[in-house]
Amino acid sequence: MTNAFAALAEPMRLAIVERLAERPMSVGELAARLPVSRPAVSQHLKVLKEAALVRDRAEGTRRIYGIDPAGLGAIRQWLDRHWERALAAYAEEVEREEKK
Amino acid sequence: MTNAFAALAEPMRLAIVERLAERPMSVGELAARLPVSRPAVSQHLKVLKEAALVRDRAEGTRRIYGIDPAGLGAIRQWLDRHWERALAAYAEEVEREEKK
DNA sequence: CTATCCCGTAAGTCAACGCTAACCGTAAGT
DNA sequence: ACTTACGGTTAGCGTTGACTTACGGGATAG
Repeated sequence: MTNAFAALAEPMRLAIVERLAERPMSVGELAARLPVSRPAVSQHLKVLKEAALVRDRAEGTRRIYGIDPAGLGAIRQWLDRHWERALAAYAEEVEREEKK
Repeated sequence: MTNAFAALAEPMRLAIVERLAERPMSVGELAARLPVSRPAVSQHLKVLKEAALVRDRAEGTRRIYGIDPAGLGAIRQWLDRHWERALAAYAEEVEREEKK
């Protein structure tokens, strides 16, 4: 679970994910649209792939990367699992505060 | 946005958030239930507070920490904003793959 | 007013991370 | 076969971040 958050914690990787959410792209195309070198993008994609946030497909010499629903789905599940409880605990806090 | 992800990227901070999602706690109580020193917990709480993931309330000499809905809400909004587009792009990928 | 909790902060150390530069492998085109 | 294009990998550097120990400050009890 922390892998997914750690992957999105890097601004560059978050930018990559947001680009790929629009449409799949090759590594070179991503590097061209971002202020980093191509190897850097490749390394980031490796991390994102290990976190199941992106998928890659071979197309000739190029590799097309796209979003893998598994990663974002895991985050969504984690959120759903803690959202209700957190809101309930927060409501009690507010109520206790207004009792002052 | 990256602040929230970076905050949850640390396993210890994720554990703290999950504990606080159950019920608000003091710093010492958190440190007692986690395998780290109390100053470490305090530092983590500072990061979580800057990411709007926790709130703190003074109660005598103790400070009670609880979940701040703002942080988790921001993550949820980010997810909702990219989830649909990502799924659409993913569906096109799968369709293209089955055309082989 | 003194003593005791409880917590935040500063200093220092050690590991992890992101970036660039250079190299190697693979797939098309001539 | 040679060249070009595209991408993954490694080594090295610089920086960031997490942890412990030690210290300082505010609130409560006696």
